[in-house]
Amino acid sequence: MDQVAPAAPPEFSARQNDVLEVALRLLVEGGDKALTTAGIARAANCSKESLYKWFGDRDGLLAAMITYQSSKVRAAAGPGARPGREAFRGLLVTFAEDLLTVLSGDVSLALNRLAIGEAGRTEARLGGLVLKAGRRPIEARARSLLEAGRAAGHLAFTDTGDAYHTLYGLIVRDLHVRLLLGDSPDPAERNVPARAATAIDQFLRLHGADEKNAKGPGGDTGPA
Amino acid sequence: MDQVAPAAPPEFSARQNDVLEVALRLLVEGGDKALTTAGIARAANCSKESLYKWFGDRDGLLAAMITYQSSKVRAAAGPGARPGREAFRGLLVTFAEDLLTVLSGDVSLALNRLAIGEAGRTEARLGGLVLKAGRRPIEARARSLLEAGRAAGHLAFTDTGDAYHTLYGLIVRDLHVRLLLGDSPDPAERNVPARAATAIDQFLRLHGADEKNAKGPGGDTGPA
DNA sequence: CAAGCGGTGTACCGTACGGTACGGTTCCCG
DNA sequence: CGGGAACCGTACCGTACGGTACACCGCTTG
Repeated sequence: MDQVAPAAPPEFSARQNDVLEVALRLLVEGGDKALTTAGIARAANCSKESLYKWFGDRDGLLAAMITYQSSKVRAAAGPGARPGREAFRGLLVTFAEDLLTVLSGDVSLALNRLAIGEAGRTEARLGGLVLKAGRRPIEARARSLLEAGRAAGHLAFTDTGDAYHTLYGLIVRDLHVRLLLGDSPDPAERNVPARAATAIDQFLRLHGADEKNAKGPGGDTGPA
Repeated sequence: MDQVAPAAPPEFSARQNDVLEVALRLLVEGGDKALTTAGIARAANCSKESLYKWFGDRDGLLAAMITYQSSKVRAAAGPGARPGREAFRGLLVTFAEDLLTVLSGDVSLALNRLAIGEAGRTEARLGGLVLKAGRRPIEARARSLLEAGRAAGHLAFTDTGDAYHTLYGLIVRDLHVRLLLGDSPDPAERNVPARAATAIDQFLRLHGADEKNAKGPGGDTGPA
């Protein structure tokens, strides 16, 4: 199923990167309706023929935009050594801040809107691409962070994926969907550091292993 | 007739409801690309002229679909009297199950995809309509539920909206966005009752007022 | 210098959609 | 019974988009 591009490195030339940048700008400014091949060619001073030569078709161009953007937002690496408790909490807060910042970004929102709008139709691969190129790296970073925290004795959980989803929910809540729908959240919700700190506090109250929580997190119901 | 809409009563005739039903089916089956006026007219055995007479233009039709669908999913009313602790927990679990069920529904996903895809363009009102007609009633139900729980001494929180957002995040996590992107969650995440129960357990560990949590929830950082 | 390659700009084609107009039919109401 | 309103089915129009073809240009390279 994923034999589409098994070993094709999605590396683009500088010229193509420029074109992708222009396309992203157009998408952010005008939505998917403004993202026409003619419009991109005009704004990027290139020919439509070059667009099709480079990216195949419109969907290939869209996919290239996603991979290009996600390559720019490569998540920072995980922790090297075993951090202390406060340092580990700081790592979690940093992750939360990064997550909120990325998800609130104009380009991220525009690309997610594009992929979501395209999903639901038969054979829409943009959604899967966003999932794979955009979200999986973030999840991988969080998972390694969580497991490092558990190994260092700061966290208690059984299923890493479950803990990650809980962390994600506490950080993001319904903010992402509301932003995708065009809502303008109140200023308190825009305060990324405060929101991140609160979310991590809550997460540590659920899965922290330091204080009295050591008895058992109780966060898992094993339905199988 | 049972609920008096503030400004414009979005009441449609039975025939128009049938048309909206067909349109929703087309949208669910084929995505927004399959939702053409000609297609709706053909599938609903009506004329395009009637569509425009009834709904104005395509956007009016889309808006009618949203209000029609949300009117069908009117959230159940809140609790009447002061429930006991276990009964209140049951109310929370029921709310969580309803929320997960609604958000995972085909029609809800399709309409959210439509509105999200349309958002980002200048003057896109569908997103705001989904927010208003679809999410606000759910939030209102949750808020009244939360405040009833606090009044009954089962919950401790200062800001209702904040508590609601935490509850929402614990219940929904990133499931909604993943579904919107076309992801197929693993079967464990499809187990609505188990997920709801876990989420409510976690929420009560953060905001429950019964046991040792009575000392202080600590869930609020007041930045201002 | 000449050949060739990659790229630009533009013109072009087919298609598909939103929206409108029109003839024919049904059904209600006076 | 007759008039008219609502509506269906379809044909039609303008537009705009994806995708292709082509002529021209500049730069590299032998």
